[in-house]
Amino acid sequence: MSLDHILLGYLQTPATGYDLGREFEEGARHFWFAERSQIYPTLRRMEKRGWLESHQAPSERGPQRKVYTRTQEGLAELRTWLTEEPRIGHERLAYIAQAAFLGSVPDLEDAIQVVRRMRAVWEQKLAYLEYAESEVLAQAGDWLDQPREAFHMYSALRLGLAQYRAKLAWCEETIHRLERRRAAAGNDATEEVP
Amino acid sequence: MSLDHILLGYLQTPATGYDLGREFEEGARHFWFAERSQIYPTLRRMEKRGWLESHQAPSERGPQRKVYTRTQEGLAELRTWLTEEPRIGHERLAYIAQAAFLGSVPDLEDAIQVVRRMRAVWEQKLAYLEYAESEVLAQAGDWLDQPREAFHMYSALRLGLAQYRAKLAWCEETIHRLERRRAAAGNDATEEVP
DNA sequence: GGACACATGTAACAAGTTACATGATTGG
DNA sequence: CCAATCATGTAACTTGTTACATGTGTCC
Repeated sequence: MSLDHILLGYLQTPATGYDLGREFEEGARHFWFAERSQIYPTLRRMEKRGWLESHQAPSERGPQRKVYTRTQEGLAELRTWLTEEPRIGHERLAYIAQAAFLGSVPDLEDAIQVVRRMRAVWEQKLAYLEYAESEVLAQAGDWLDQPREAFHMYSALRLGLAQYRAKLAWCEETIHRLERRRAAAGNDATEEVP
Repeated sequence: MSLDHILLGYLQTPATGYDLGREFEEGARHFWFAERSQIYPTLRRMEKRGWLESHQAPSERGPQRKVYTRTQEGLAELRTWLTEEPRIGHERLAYIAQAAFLGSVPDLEDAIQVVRRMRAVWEQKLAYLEYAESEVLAQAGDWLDQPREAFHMYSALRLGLAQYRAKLAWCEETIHRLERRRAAAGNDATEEVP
């Protein structure tokens, strides 16, 4: 039940389901995503469990907002989740499967194209995080002095950056090796050597 | 529907649900996981769609095996899935959320301990992949000459290695910075500076 | 005889996705 | 008036998890 705990994390300051949905559309989408149609019932369930409380509040523009506040039980639950164990489980990285089975694509050029398109996607995502980092660094001079909350948020951002950079380095290496393979195959005049 | 396509990828050679389950317990668990209770009905569904065919075969040791074979339609479906688009979507990386919200853990030492435990888990996973790599390299001298299938499998393995190494580098950096923070806080005699 | 690996499944439940319904307010 | 943004939700469906049921053959 990670979504519950991610919502608890963001509810350090009170927010509505709509606000939380925006987090997943922006920064949070780099590690998690949830539709609002999942967020709204989840918040209700969490309130029933006593992790949250809610009250109505007027909106600047639009209908009434249902603002959720984290309770002491909610904070305790979050702390348990955070410290109990590393939340490393069964990740679902379909792109690794795609890379692994690219041998089933007969034309080598098509396979290279797949990796090039992966690179394009990750370059965009990296650019987003790099922009986010530049904003953080502009606001906070020496981030070692920042409050704990900001420190760990930035730390997580750096984890994201490191991972996208590792992916991009792999893309460059892989495209290069595939192109060398293509050149070798081209010299033989045949597409594949059995 | 990634599970379907991962199964199609592994069914380059015929296999049973039990065999495929073992893949997820071993190498495949680094990018995907599925229980056999999910695999068996999925294979049935895929057979109904015409992506697979099955036949009974005796087991060396145990009851009859239901061996699935990939059809031409199955292979075509896999090729479409592989080349259509990069399978980069909404990854669910709960450990990044954990890193991001560590500011909600009041004792800095507990937060450091979380990162140390992440490091321990990823070190184990990296060791597994490094062993797998050593086996691959022992069998195949220059892997550039390997058949396409083996080439891409090894390439995916390198992607996994690169990512665990990036995670571990982040752990080292983060633990180091948190320890410096702790030292600074210790000099003040107070736990947290507001 | 008992533990273990092999082998296939079902049922109930939880989590996540897709499509849709409803309605307020603002800006062009 | 229309489109966009704000705002909350429901229903049907797919995907994934947990717990259990059943039975074979091998090794100690």
